[in-house]
Amino acid sequence: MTYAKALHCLGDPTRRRVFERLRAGPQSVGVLAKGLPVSRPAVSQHLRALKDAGLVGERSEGTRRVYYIDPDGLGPLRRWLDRFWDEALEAFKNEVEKPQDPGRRTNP
Amino acid sequence: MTYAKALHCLGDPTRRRVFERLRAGPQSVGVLAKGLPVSRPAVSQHLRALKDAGLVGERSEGTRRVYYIDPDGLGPLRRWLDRFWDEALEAFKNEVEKPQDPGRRTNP
DNA sequence: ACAATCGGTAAGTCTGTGCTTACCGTAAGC
DNA sequence: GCTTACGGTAAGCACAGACTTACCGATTGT
Repeated sequence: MTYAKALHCLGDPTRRRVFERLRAGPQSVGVLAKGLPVSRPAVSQHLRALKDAGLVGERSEGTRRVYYIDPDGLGPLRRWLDRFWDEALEAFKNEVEKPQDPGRRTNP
Repeated sequence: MTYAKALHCLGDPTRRRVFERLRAGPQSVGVLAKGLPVSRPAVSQHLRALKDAGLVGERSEGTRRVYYIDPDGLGPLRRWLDRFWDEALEAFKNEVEKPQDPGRRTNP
């Protein structure tokens, strides 16, 4: 069920930008916020959400906090997507392969 | 950029339930709504959003409209995720492989 | 033609939440 | 010990958007 949190998190544009920015490598909150059109507290709150979703990790370096992408964080979402993809394709294939179900009534 | 729409769409729990329900196969709006805790117009609106995001398709069967999962709809999201996954892993690896950058100053 | 079903749309409400300012704790440098 | 930088948290505001009811058009069957 943890993929739901990930989806909800990445659904927000700003939060997604924060996340994508971290792709370049670990960064502190201040640096992160300076490159975004929102205030530092906003970024801080987004980072908290991302952390709750397991998408990012955090470590202290002196007075600053460095956030980084958790390499396992996207795992659940990826697996969900893959399973969904497969099942949807199969359902789609089945749908095409039974063009005329004998018992079916379109317009009785 | 179309992955953004998909993420935003699937970020909403109800919309995700609608989408997941379609995984079983094409269904009409009424049937779809009967299995959910929200009204039919709500489902209709969610379906519209899903359609705008390219996640579902729609066809008319007499007076009812049957919605189905667009097998290509998740493509962009999947590709984005895969690329992201790879880049994040690489960045993570690079980070581990340079434990002591000579020019780096942690505490000057 | 009429009645009934299905479903999209409009209008309005209300909760969730993204953002800001202000404040405070903590760690580092003088 | 004092000052400064960094960043998390609280309180409050404002807007997006999820949901409902009411209405209407379209299609089907008698």
